[in-house]
Amino acid sequence: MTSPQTASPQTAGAAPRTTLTRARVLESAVALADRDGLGALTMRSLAKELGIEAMSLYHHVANKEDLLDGVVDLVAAEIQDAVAALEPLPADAPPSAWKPAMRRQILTARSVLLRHPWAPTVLETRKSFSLHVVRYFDSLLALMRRGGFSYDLVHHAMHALGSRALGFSQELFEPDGAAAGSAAGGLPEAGAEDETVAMLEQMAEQVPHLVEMLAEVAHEQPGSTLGWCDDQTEFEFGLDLLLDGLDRLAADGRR
Amino acid sequence: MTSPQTASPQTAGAAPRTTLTRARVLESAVALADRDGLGALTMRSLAKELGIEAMSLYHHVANKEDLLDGVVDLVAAEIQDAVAALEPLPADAPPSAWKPAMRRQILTARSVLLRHPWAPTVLETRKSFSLHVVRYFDSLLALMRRGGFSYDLVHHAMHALGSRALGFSQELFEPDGAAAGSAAGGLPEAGAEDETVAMLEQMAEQVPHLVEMLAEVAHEQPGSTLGWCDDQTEFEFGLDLLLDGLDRLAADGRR
DNA sequence: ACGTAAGGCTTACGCCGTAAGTCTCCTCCG
DNA sequence: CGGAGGAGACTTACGGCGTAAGCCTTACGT
Repeated sequence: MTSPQTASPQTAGAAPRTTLTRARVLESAVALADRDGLGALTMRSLAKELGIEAMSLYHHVANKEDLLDGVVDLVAAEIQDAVAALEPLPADAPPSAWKPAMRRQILTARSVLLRHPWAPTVLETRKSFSLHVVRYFDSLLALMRRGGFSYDLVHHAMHALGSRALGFSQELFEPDGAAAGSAAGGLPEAGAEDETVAMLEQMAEQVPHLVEMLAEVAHEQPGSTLGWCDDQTEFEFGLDLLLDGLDRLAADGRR
Repeated sequence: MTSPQTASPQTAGAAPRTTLTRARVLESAVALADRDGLGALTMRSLAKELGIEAMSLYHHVANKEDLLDGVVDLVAAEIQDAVAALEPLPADAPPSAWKPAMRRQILTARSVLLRHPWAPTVLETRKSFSLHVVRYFDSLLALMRRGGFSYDLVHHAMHALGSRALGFSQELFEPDGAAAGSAAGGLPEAGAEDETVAMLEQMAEQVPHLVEMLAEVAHEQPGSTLGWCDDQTEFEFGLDLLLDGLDRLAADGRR
């Protein structure tokens, strides 16, 4: 793997070291977190794991946030691989096939996350989604579209499922914080959100359904550019979905 | 509020300072987190807020974890107060009244949490629930029981609602981590879990439904003392509840 | 009146992330 | 083939964190 094979005996002539790449750093970080927990993942301990000094890591990651971004992306890629290995829906499947297919994808994602129990926590703290995560979401949207969902319903559905869609049960879309913070505003504000928009548009072909949904949902709500949805409405939608379902089960019991 | 009213002029004769109590420390911590965010809540900054030195805080809280425990408890108490202010269910309400009543409680809890956006994050990291949180849960259980739920269904329901029951959308019961860790075991193991059991039994009269539910659910699952439930089963239960509900909505659209 | 302990303060330690600077090769170009 | 340049390691150091350990004052109970 070294560029030429002159392994550079160095002073003492230790192993070639394979020169260390960002990929190797991220893989080590995942392994370390898997083994010793998220708390054990520090720049110093990761460096020790790799046999280098802490500061050397900064040649491959910008800072710790970037490291965590990369680590999440790696796990998301693992999920995507697992999902891609499933049999695809046959082209002539009926609309109702969306449900078992989606169930399978979500449980597959979950099986991967069970190997990285710390990942949800990290995922939650990211400011923007990794490409792999977004693509995975897009595949779920595609399934719902085939089930005959309007984009509006798809949108509510993603909120209701929340992070369950990724195989665990924490909320990905920020719980309340940021939305509450910018609730007063409403217009562009030219901040990091614009970058998000630009990024999304740029990967339009990679995540067609997502982009289309955003376009549709965005312009039917007057005040919101990407703020982006009414958290209260979404919360109540998901809540009612659950309460209604539970009530049905309870009513069966009462009968 | 000082024991006698001799306000102790001290050396320079500043304000009486009301002597500082655990309650005042916790209230300040909540205020600080509300104002500057969770990241700004450090022992040093909290001390500065109170006009004392960091180490002095340790006379009122055991350590930072204990501080956070207390802060969560304070927020939970605020939720309980808000819920208690709602009109109680009339004694002759029909079973079906559980649903709107529960909805109201949950949305009330949410309205409190919107004032403390950092609280869910902290709540999630607690090792055990505060008394106020547990009592709030018990009140939800009580409503479901009046709706004719079996304890088994109540149990599934709490998992499915997850932290939505507290007004936000993150999972309270640990996502996967601890359960996966002790999956191999199964029997008592005489660790912190025993303390939890003892504590729960001790407050049996404060949270009757919860205790009863635990008793019932526990002995019908062979391998688990308080490990405590099959996460996979609960995950699938909640997932199916949502998928079924969504499918119903989508089918309406298709029609 | 005095012992005592509650509740402040000071100092110091070992972690953390990371800014800044240095040294040592490898690679590429003339 | 020789020297420039840069990539990628290392060293040192800083400020912030939680908190262990110890000191000093003050107020209260006896």
